[in-house]
Amino acid sequence: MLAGEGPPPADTRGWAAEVKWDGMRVIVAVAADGAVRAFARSGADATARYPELQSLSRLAGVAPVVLDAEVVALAPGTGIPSFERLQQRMTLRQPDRIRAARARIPVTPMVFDVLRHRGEPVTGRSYLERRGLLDRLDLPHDGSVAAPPAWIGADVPAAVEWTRERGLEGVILKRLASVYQPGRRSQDWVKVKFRPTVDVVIGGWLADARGEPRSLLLGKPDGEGLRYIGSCGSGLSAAQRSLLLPLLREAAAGRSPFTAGPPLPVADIRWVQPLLRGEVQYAEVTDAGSLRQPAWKGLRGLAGE
DNA sequence: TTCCGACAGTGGGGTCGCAAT
DNA sequence: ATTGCGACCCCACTATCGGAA
Repeated sequence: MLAGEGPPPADTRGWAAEVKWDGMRVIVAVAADGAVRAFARSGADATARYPELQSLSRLAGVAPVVLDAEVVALAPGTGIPSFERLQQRMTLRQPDRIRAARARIPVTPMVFDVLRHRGEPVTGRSYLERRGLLDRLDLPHDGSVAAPPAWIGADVPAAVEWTRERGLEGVILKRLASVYQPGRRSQDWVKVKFRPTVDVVIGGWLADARGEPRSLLLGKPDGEGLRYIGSCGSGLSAAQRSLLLPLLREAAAGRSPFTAGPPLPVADIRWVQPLLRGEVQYAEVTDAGSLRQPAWKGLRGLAGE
């Protein structure tokens, strides 16, 4: 089940709030013999990637049991998930490397729903009932997994503030009376994200087959130079592309305006003078200094204005 | 008739593994 | 030994189409 997106409901009675964890979604199945298997959203078997999940074999007493969870890698000392750290764990398949990496980068499965319990599907039961089932599970207490709290009803607004202040990615609001709809995106779950925006300067662009901008190379003024902070193609509608094209052509330049930053794309870049300002929304800044999940929000004028 | 949900296709950062160099 | 590229991971967003309201 996936969440829809939108403003939080005005009246949060009848709703619950949970932290939106930035990680990898997994469905975990525990069999009666204690065997634990995990599956990614694509359906791919993710069991070998996360040995931490094996501690869930202690749920064999209520097996077959199926859980919904988000695997996260917490940045040390903060309690904030770091997607970059998680990526370093995702594709480590060899057993020896898993063991080595596990010591370096622990991950925590955040269990937030129960889909099957004692072999019986419980997706048709309400969120509140399933949450009760989850709270009564005999989860390990060694820190290998966690079932983060849910705020109910009147506590929802405070939960939103608490989550925002801590720098977490957002919250998921869930209708207390809703059932679990596997594979569906439903408005019974509403995702509220706290995404920052940044003012950027366009320093170049990549053309699509028709010669219109496919993506923009973005920079941020940095001392006396322009620091490259990544490319952005998401959010460029047909209207935005045709609006940008003449401006980009007019600002065409012979060489790169960028003076610092992570590596530029290798494909043929069309440079422009750093004149056009815009606004971009993003998830976070990577260690290399690039924007993750950048989305174009529109032109904001000319540089220097 | 209009609107919504599902789907496919575009774009991003990043990692890994493999083939070509 | 180094590179380039595709396959995976996460995802945002646009455009399209068919069916429900």
